[in-house]
Amino acid sequence: MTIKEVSEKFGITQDTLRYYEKAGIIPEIARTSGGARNYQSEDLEWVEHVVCLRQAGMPVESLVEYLRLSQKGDRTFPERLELLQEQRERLTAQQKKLTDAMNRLDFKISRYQAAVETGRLSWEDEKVNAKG
Amino acid sequence: MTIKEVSEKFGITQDTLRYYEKAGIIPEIARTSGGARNYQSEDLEWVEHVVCLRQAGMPVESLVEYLRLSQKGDRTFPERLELLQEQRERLTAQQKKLTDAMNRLDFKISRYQAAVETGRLSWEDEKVNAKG
DNA sequence: ATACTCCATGGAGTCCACTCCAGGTCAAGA
DNA sequence: TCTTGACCTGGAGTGGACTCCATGGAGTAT
Repeated sequence: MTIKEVSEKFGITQDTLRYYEKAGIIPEIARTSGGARNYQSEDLEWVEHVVCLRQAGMPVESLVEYLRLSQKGDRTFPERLELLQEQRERLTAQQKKLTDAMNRLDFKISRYQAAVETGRLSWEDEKVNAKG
Repeated sequence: MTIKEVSEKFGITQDTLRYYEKAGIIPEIARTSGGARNYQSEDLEWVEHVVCLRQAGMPVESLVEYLRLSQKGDRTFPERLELLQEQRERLTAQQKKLTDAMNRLDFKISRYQAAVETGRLSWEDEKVNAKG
């Protein structure tokens, strides 16, 4: 598969694909006789993985070690497992922040909805007067 | 409340607080006679809000308009409501990416756990051979 | 042979969100 | 009065993650 096809398949630019490779979060891609990258299905799995985790906000740096360990062979299973569990914890933490923020927005939204309907904000009578 | 106290209360630096003010996502803070910032409880509500949303990954730019509208008075309720709903949708989208990534990690983790226990990866026999 | 498109590389540039710094003011305490 | 510590400003610097660019090679169609 060409770099163009892969970039379209995953909705990222060719530059980003080359950057991921140089950064070491996807493997070095085999080349055609002419020197063009020729992605194998195994490579696509890696691309899918990093795109997925990057979109969730996982730092590039956190993904480097995983590729490195994977290429060091089977004896790195325990380390890889630990790494994945660490990454999962990061995401769990992020998820909490996300739901906190959503709860905050929901609360404000519900008040604004009432305000827009009744023409006045429900907390205008309150002592605490932090507008917004 | 001094900038130091506020920074400690919310776990962000004083520089960040000044930056947020200059960026226009918290209001301009009143000063003491000597020129030092003197945060009021209303300001603290704003700080709490932006810290919460920033931690969830909401871009600074997306927060600017909300303060601006809030300072333009009550007739901006509908616009503010719309803005909050937009922000909520952003977070919902981000939440999906997060759960996608977590599912992916969970799947890999469960396979690695089995692998570490049994000494071999469960997908070694499979045709698809994307290691990792 | 020429044109066209795709791809390669190294390196510079961009954007975001801080973060740091120099140089100065201000208030309180020894 | 002198020192100390917190605070101020404007502006430069940083780190992460791309993104863009100039230049040049390869493959295909006319």
